[in-house]
Amino acid sequence: MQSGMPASATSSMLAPPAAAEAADSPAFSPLYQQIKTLMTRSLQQGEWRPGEAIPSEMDLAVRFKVSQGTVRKAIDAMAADNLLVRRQGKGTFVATHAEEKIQFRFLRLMPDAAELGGTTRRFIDCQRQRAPAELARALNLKPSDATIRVRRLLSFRGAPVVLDDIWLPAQLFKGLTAERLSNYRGPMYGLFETEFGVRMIRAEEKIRAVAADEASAALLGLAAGSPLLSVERLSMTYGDRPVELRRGLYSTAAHYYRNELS
Amino acid sequence: MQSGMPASATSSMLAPPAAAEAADSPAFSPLYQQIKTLMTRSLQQGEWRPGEAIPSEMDLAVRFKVSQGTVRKAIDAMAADNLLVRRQGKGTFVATHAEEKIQFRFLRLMPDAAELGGTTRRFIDCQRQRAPAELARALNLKPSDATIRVRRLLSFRGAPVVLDDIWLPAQLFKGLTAERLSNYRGPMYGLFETEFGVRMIRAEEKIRAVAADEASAALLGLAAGSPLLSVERLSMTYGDRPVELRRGLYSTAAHYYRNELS
DNA sequence: GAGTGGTCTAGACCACTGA
DNA sequence: CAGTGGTCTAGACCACTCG
Repeated sequence: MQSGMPASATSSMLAPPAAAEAADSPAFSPLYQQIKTLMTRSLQQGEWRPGEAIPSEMDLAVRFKVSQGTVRKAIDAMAADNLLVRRQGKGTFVATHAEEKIQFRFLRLMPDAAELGGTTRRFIDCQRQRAPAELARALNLKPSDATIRVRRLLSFRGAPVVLDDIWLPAQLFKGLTAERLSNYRGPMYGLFETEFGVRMIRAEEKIRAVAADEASAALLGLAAGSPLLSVERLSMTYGDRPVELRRGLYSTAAHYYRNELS
Repeated sequence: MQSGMPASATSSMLAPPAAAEAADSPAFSPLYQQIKTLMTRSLQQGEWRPGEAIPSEMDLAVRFKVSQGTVRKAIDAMAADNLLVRRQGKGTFVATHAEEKIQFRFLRLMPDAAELGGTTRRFIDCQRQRAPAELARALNLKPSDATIRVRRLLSFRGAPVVLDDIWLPAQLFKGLTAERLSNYRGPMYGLFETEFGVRMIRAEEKIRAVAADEASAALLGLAAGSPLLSVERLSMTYGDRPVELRRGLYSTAAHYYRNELS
């Protein structure tokens, strides 16, 4: 990270940015990109913990031996990825799910009318089980690996709206029980972060319309066969490593899934 | 936009950035933000047209009497908004729907398996009608204003998958007919752009699960009552002005709506 | 080789926060 | 007030595209 030869520091300290490139590709990586990689590693290794402030731009510039502007560009990129949060006059902080005002960063369901009551969660089930083949593939597990399956019901204003089935690698979530889930105040991903050190960065959802089966309909207080939104979510932690598969059934009688296109 | 007093150019040439602020708010707006507003106006007024290159950063810096870095920051922001597209070594271009390789910028439906055949469109209907109250509200029209209603069916590999109902303000789309829609090659928003000068910038979607009614089911080749994705889209042009309301019914038997969370 | 966007630096000053 | 992030400048050099 020596200055003086600014843009020519080509992958000296850095693995090629993404998928292995063709052999003839120079794989040029700008300095700020390398800084970003190093800083992401600091996040991943817990040097800076969720909610805490990271060192100031000046300090980081000294540490990495680059100009403040270059650090700034790295931080900008990480803030755009929702890894960091900048607050003018205060500092730059590690993003966290634990203190999010809006628990709706990942749950995109909105009420048709203004909501009055609050959210209640009921954990129906929390079991260990071997990973079925399809699940093992999605989470990059061996078929012999154990998983934890959580089933829960979310209600708004007392009315059940979301039925979630959640699968987690048991190895990462040792000791997760329905009781711990119930006792925790705040979003589930906040618990994952503080108790298990697993931070969700990004997720992909596949959305379909399905007919409610008997059991799901009963839990959601609907007639069997009612149309439901099926939301299959694969959540990734650092390095795009998948660590959660979730299948939600959303009742969209009084709510809708909100999405923004641009 | 005088240099020498860089960050103190407080709303001298610029209306307050968003909703009118409380009277005591200074409404400070940085230079690059003002440049962005001016450049957006140039886009809106057609000085730079979709697909064309805009002037180089240096030229713009001279024109606006700021440094290249400030212009760069304005362009960066506009590229993040998908208004412009940067191409290293070539220039910066006005984004366009007309030449998009991926027609799937706004249609987020993906096939479960690799798709073999192509997309076919069938325009079922294209009629003028008065705006119903709810529609008038959504599109900011007077109840007496005329609208055009287009109904079309999208098929992949010959199988019908998407049934769209599209409402447009007649005033903006004078002379739009089913025939013109049918004859146009490429995405619908490309036609809107080249033929009517209406560019879609952004959209909001509300997604629900519904049961297919008789008519929709017949068109989609499904049994009445089959679960369908209902996707209600409000599309905005420059200045966040709503100019299209669309309601799509998606058959999700062999496709899913893809979304990315971060 | 000329022209474009992309990166990096160094230094100045501004806006915001909190002690 | 000191310390933080935010803006702006000026200048250098690099990577890419195309004639």
